[in-house]
Formats: sequence, structure tokens, C-alpha cells
Amino acid sequence: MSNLSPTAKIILAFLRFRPRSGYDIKQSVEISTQFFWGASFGQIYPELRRLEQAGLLEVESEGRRGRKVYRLTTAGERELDDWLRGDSGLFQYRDEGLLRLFFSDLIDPETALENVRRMREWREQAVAFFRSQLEPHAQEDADLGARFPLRALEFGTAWLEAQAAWLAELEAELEP
Amino acid sequence: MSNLSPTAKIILAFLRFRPRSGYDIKQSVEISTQFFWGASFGQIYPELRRLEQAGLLEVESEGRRGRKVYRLTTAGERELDDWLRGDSGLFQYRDEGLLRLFFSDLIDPETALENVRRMREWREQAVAFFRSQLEPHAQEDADLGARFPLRALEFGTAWLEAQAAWLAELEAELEP
DNA sequence: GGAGGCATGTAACCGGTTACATGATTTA
DNA sequence: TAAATCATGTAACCGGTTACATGCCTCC
Repeated sequence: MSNLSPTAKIILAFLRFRPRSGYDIKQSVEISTQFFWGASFGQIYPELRRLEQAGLLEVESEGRRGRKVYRLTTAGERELDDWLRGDSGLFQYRDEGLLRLFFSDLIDPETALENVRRMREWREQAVAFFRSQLEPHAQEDADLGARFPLRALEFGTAWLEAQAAWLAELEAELEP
Repeated sequence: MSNLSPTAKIILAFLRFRPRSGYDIKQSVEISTQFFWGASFGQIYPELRRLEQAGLLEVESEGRRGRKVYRLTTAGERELDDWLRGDSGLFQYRDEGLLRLFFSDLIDPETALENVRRMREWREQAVAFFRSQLEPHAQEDADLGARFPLRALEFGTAWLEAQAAWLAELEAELEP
């Protein structure tokens, strides 16, 4: 039964929409899921070979510059479907700013405030990046009938804004 | 200059409040930072030895059952302070439910809705866990004068609640 | 005396980033 | 023709979890 690696999941899913090369997959990740599900070349290329070996992918065509375009096999589609219908829910969150906040009783109030300010600014910048860089692509998908990428993006902006708002309140509280 | 490993940061910081054994540190992590900064025995014990070797820690006492209680040295305090005043801000977020949401155009609406429902429920359970299991300890810290652990916890509950609320809205939109 | 919690520690493995290596093709 | 971009791939290393091994101490 489907025991796909994290990178395999995103590879199969992106290929389901249309055939892609490893390079294409990396780009797709970067303009969409990077924030909550990344994938580097060091993961993608070996994984593509493994998935091909396992019969879940096949090479559709080999183009110039060594470009290899992969597509799903029937077995690959089945595996993807199993995962999409599954209930595995890996959730990881690591936040160094928050760790510093947690220990801010150990430092002077000004430094603590500075940290909170940086946390808020980082979130505001992320939201701005989402809107300017990611939203156009998500909107394009939506126009083509795939609405969930835009929803996922809205989820991301909504909670980062919620974090930013909370941090702004804390700033006000901490200000001298 | 301070180039502490992720686990070193949390070890030094917890030791700053009071000396602890590796076992103690693990417990402290579990009732407080686990959600955004975990540490397993497999990380803690080797790291304690490395930090001792590097002169940032020293063994305060060896008790029964092989218990070794560590405390910070002056050098350790300095390193901790450097980190607390620094601006490094590692931020990692991985969310398999969100990935499935992103690709939900590939599945039937009922399955997609089921996934959203699970995402919301998971967050509600996490918030309930925070309130019942973590808040008492954070409140205790606050009573002893350390207010930031409670603030960090409130930050966590606030944004998980924001996510849950957003997901509830999406559920309403997706319901047939 | 047995169960359960205390306590340290190691080994195997996994997943990830980064840097490096290589070279083809396009564009200025 | 030089620079930028396309494109694949490997190696080194890091950080993390999990499972395992060991044994003491306390309490019932």
C-alpha cells in the first residue's frame, strides 16, 4: 500500500495535471507550494528515478539539453489517488522567532520588542510576496478550472495575517 | 561567534532558568515548546556532551540512577545571550492536509470536504490540548514572573483558532 | 518480587539543504 | 562571444525521529 515519500507525493500530483520535467516540477513548487511543501533538486531527481523504477512514472519524451519529461503511469495514478483519499496529516512547524519570544523573559524589554517587530514584519513581507508573486499564478489556475490552489493560498495569507495582527497587539502592549 | 545547533539553543535557554538533566529538558520541552521547537533524546544527550566539551555547560551534580544535572558556564551564558539578541529566524511549515487541499481539484468534492473537516478538527483538538495540558504550566511560569511562555502559548492558540475558523468557512462553502 | 517510571545513551535510517560538477542552448 | 538560463545529476553534511539497549529505584 501507498508509502510515498513526501517528495513523491508532490511529484505525482503535479504530473497528474500535465507531464513535466524535474526542472518544471521545481518551478511549479516554487510558485505555489514552496511555503508549506518544498522540494529541492537534490530530492526531485533521485525520486524521479526511483518512481520510474517502481513503475509509477514513465519518460514521455527526451528533449534538448537532456530534458526528460515524465508522465504518470496507471499505477502512478492509482498511488496518487490512494494518497489523495488517505488521511495522513504530517504537520510540522518550527519558528525561531517564537522560540526567542518564549524565552524573552531572559532579555531586556527593548530586545524582546525588537524580536516581536521582526516577527511581524517577516509575516507582512510574506503576505506581500504571496499576493504579488503567487496569487497571479493561482488565479490563472482558477481561471482554468482548478480552484483549490487559490484557496490554499488564501488559507496561507489568512493565517499569516492573523499572526501579524496578534503580534502587532503584543507590540502595543510591550511598547514603553 | 555563536553557531548553535537548534537543539543547543533550547538546551541553553532552559538551563538558564535553572540547572536540569537531559531528562528534565525533554520534559520541559514537551510541556511547552514541543509544538514549534521539539527535541528528542537522540538529539539532547549527544548535544549535552558536545556543549560540555565546548565549555558551555558543566555537570553540577550526579545523582541517583545516573542522573546528571547540568548548569551553564559563563561562556554558555554569553553564547545564549548572543543568540537571544540575534536576528536568525528559521521558519519551517509543512502541512500535508494543506497539500491535499491544494490538489483537491483532482478528487471528488466529498473527499475534498472530508479532508478540510479533518484539518479543522485537528486544529480544534490541538487548541483543546494547549488549554488543558500546556496552559496550566505556562500560567505557573507567569505567576513566578516569566510571562513570555504564556504569551507564546497564546500566540499558538490564536493562530490555530484562526486556521480553524478559516477552514470552517471553507467547509460551509463546499457543503452540498 | 514485579510493574512502572526514571534516566542515559547509541544505532539505523530518513529527508532535507547546499554546494558542486557538467554541459547545452539561447540571447544580448 | 560572453553571459544567462536551462537542465540534470551527485556528494557531503546536517538535523531529526525511532527503536533499541541498559539498568536503577520506588512503590505496591
